[in-house]
Amino acid sequence: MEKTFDPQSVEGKIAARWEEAGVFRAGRTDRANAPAFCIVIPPPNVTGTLHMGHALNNTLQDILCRYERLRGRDVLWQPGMDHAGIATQMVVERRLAEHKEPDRRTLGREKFLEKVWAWKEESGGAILAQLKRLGASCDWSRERFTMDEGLSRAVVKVFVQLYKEGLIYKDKRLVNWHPGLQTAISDLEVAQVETKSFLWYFKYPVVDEMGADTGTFIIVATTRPETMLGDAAVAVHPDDERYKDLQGCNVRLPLVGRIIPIIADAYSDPEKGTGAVKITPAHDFNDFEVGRRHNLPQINIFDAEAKLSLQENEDFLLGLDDSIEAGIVLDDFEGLSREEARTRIVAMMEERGLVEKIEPHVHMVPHDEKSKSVIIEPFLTDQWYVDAKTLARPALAAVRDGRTRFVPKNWEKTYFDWLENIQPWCISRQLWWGHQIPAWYGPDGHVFVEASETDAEIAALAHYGAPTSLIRDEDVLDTWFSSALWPFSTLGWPEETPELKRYYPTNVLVTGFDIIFFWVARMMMMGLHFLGEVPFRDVYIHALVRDEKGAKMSKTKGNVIDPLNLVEQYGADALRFTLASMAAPGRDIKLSTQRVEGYRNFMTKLWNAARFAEVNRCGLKPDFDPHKVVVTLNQWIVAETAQAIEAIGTAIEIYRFDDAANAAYRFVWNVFCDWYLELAKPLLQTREAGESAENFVPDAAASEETRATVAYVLDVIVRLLHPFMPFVTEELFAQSHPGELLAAADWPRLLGCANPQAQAEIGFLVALVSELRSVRSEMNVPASAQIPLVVVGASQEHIAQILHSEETLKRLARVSELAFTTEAPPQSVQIIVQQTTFALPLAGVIDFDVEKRRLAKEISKLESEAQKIAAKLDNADFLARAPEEVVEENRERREEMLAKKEKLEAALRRFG
RNA sequence: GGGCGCGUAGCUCAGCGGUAGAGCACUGCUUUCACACGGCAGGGGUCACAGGUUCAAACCCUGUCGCGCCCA
Repeated sequence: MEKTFDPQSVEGKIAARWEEAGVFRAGRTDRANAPAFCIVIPPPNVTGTLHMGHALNNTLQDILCRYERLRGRDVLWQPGMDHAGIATQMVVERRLAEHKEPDRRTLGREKFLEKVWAWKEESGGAILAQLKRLGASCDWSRERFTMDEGLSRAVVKVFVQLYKEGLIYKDKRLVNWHPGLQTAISDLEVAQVETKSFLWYFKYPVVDEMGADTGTFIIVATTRPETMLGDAAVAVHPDDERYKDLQGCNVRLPLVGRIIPIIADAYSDPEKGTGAVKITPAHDFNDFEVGRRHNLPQINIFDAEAKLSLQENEDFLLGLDDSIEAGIVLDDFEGLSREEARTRIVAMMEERGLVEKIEPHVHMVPHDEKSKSVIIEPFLTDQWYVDAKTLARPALAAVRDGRTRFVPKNWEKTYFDWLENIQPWCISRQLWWGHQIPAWYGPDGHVFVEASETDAEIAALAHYGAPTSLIRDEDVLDTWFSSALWPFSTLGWPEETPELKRYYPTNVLVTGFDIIFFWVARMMMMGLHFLGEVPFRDVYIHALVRDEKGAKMSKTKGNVIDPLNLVEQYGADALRFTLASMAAPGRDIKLSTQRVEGYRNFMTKLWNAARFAEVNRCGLKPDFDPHKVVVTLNQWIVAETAQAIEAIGTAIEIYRFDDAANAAYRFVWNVFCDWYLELAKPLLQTREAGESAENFVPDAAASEETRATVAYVLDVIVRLLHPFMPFVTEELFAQSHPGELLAAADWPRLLGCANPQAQAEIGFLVALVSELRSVRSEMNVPASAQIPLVVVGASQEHIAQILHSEETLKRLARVSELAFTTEAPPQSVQIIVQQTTFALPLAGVIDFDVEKRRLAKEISKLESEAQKIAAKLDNADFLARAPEEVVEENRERREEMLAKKEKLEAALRRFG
């Protein structure tokens, strides 16, 4: 074996072996009767590349899947991607521009979609290859894409059914409009960005019933002067005494000339601005509601690019007289951007003396979530909506009554809050890439929602009584509409497939909290509605991987660490282990490469333990029974191994990946390597030619058993670590099981191996060696010096144990010879281990003043500890109220400390 | 403004009623035949602060300060 494991050269080969053997395939015939375990991957974007969040997310899923596969379950980890409507369309449009090809509109819909598919085949889905490099054990043969035929069928069926159930409808409402892309976007794709701006105070002239100026003004404060062209009212709070008299009066909207009312509505906040606020129902979500309450007109002053559009704008022109001002506005403002319009309007208002004041003001402005550069415009359009409120009810109930469980539990609060306040879900997008809405319109605008054009024509025939030509709705559906079906559409729904039957509901969805709204809630709604059953039993919410300041990693911020760089540098196993060990619930991960390096070292440690086993010819024995080992050391490690198996398995099952990883780490390094292998060395050692046989060659049976035990425990370790470090463990497994694959092997089982006696004996030995090393170091005994050890007045048990491990003790503590007495030799350094005194006769070697100081320090430490305990034990309340075992424990500790202290004091006295 | 969470060793973080922990970094010793990506030993903490509950608080409660995230 090489001195270190080289991930670079091995990972690819191992991945290929997994792939060839098809070990990740669900539905293995030998597991037909095994319980199923299923996870659907949260589908990454087809445009996406692997970032740290994916690395964490998929590492955790892979740990679960590999663990359950080893445990014998029939595992389906369903991979795939979503089509990312907006992102993909943008990518392809950008590429067309870069290659100086005709743009989308010139190409036309059909040709453009061909380009998108071509792009998808060629460069889409890079992320899946990257997941494979991480070792993700998905069933790659079942890869799905939201635009696949089957999944598209599911989308159509869901749309049609929800429409017929009245849960999908068309409505004219305000949406978040992206003027650049000219499409509606979800409110989840809008980021409110704090922006420094101004509050403009405009004077609106109050008019009488005849429309003549009264000479008074009402002053409104606004953050968006340009929308005043679409004002439909001025609102004041009903209880606001300042404006009591003006309620019900009208004002003449400056520049436009429209007569609009002063209305009373509690939306107006008397504390803000002047307490009077202009109402623009077509360009503000709150104003929209106010407008509905007061039956105000909705005057949309922008076009799809958010440029002023007033000429031929019926809503705007309605009721306007031919005032000169309106004429200027109509002609000069046409086509102005929002920013230009703002400047012009403020200037015109100032010219007319209608600006009271302008104050600096910080407020939130809606931006597009991805680029954070485009300002989103609330825009009045016809769109398709899902009645999310109705679908949310069962989704809420399912979590409330525990059919689906959040881990950690507190995330359910986020889920509840969102679903309880859910708004109608706008699902139509003015894009071409996506599932085109299955709705057809007749000449009179009557809509037919059917699964196919033929069905729509049949419906039209019935409706009109004659064949009628129909036009299909051009819009496509929100990508999340299809992602919401993912847990069952990928399993073949709407067909009643065996997979659907076997794997739905899935066991767990693993995702980040930022996705609770996007996926979890919507998958819950759709799963419950269409299958009558939750899509997953557990929702494990993991941390976000952040940068060192705790900010989200993002491309625009440039603070991303590329996981693949780390994979190249340290290996996929090291990265995976790092992420797992840091996946503690409730805290975000701040990743440091040092940590990854540390786990790379761990991998090397494991590798070298295996190398040690190889050098010492520790081969697996087929008939080896860990329950039957007779050497104490072996009994001990078997007991420890059983504990480790238990601890790691349990931790994975309760999603404590950090505990599982850390338990494995400690067991391998601090138990197996640091102690077991070191203690086993004398037992493994064979006599070199010419070397004295005396005391040195262990008996052959013990040696044989130890070899077998080393091999056995190492084999267990490799299995235990496999979910975390699949590559290095697979490579090590290949050495002991040629031709087999660890990924398809079994999780270790080891029960009934507790051995208190062996654990006590090895515990004593470990404590003794540690103490001896410690005192040697403190006394500056040269590391290479072999010194005699005198055991003073030990119990029969301790004497037996010491003799039992004599060689080991000599080796690990560098002891030259052992002696047993009842009296400590003069001029010796003394330590107390489990009530037995050990003396190192070091006269002439060490400085006794140092020893005296050491003893004094130790004594005073014991004294203060003992005092603390004494204070407790002297407290009547403590004795009366603390549990008996706690009291007893403290008594014992005090006794031990006092006894030890006495012995040390005796040792100190001997130095005079 | 509402919600969630965090302040524990120089750094990154576990622990969440009963003897303060890990990894990394640091210091000393160590190239002894698995591993220097190693071994051995060691230093380092009024567990943010102030009250309270309790026989007992890093841990539970209240408040304060600081920090982060989500939603408005």
